[in-house]
Amino acid sequence: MADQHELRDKGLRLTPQRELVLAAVRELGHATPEEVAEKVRQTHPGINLSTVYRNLETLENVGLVQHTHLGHGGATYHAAEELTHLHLVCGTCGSVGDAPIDVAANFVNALADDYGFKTDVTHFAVYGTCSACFTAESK
Amino acid sequence: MADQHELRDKGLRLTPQRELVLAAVRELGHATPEEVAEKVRQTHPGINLSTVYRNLETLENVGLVQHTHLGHGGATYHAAEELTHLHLVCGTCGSVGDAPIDVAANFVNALADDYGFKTDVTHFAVYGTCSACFTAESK
DNA sequence: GCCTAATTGCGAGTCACTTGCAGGTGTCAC
DNA sequence: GTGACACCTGCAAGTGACTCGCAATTAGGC
Ligand SMILES: [Mn+2]
Ligand SMILES: [Mn+2]
Ligand SMILES: [Zn+2]
Ligand SMILES: [Zn+2]
Repeated sequence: MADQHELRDKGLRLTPQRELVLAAVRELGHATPEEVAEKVRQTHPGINLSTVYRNLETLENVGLVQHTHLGHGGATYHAAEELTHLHLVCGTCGSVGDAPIDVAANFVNALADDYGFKTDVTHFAVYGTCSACFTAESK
Repeated sequence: MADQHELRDKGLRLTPQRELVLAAVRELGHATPEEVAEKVRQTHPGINLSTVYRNLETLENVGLVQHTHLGHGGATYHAAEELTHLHLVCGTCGSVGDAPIDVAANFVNALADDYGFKTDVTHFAVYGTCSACFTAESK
């Protein structure tokens, strides 16, 4: 019969650190490795930052988490389940808004049809100017 | 009468380093700060990397250059004039393809209409899987 | 239980910038 | 022209965000 635990099912060893990293990503929604470490330290104070980085990578390799780029650097991690929205990042005020992936459906199809390119619209944020900043600047 | 030089027109001092950085960005099309520095050193060997970074920032502030993110980190710079295409980055093989901005027109309009968000499709690359890698992986 | 390979913690290292500062240089006012 | 001064540059040191090597620890199969 199957392994009874999602990590073991993926062929990974079940360590407290690994479970806690995965749990933290799920609770936080979006988080930098630093934020994940901070969260994990609430219950496991000794965890090392490099362990967090390594586990995020491992969990990403088996498809349990993914990373996204919301800003000009770094990455944020989220559970693989919630690939539900794309991010609208405002370059002026830095705000991050959400939009359903459907708004990109035409775009994604066009790239598939014209270039055979299979687009993941969630990996990079969508960059631009939010409505608030746009109305402000055109005053 | 007007200043006769684009840098002075923007209110910037005209230094050899600054001119060379701008010229390098224009010649290179897309380039990392490191690549810009390398190019500039061909005619001005002594230029310091921090001078390149500072000038790229200055030139971006006055709108003569812009930066884009093609990969998971770092930025590449290009002349502001050539906002002509978007980049299709393959997460599997790392290749960077081009596509005209028009393919995103519907997407951009949808975001504008539904969210008042003014999208710059060129700031972040479009991430996904290129046709070569996609056919390979589904073999 | 025991063995082995995977994993962790720790310290050091790297990479890509960023900053402080002292000396140099465009610009503008005379 | 010449001088004053703010702006720039080069250099060296400093950061932030990872990344790596290694010895000690531990999970999981037997
Ligand atoms: Mn950017
Ligand atoms: Mn990425
Ligand atoms: Zn905004
Ligand atoms: Zn590819």
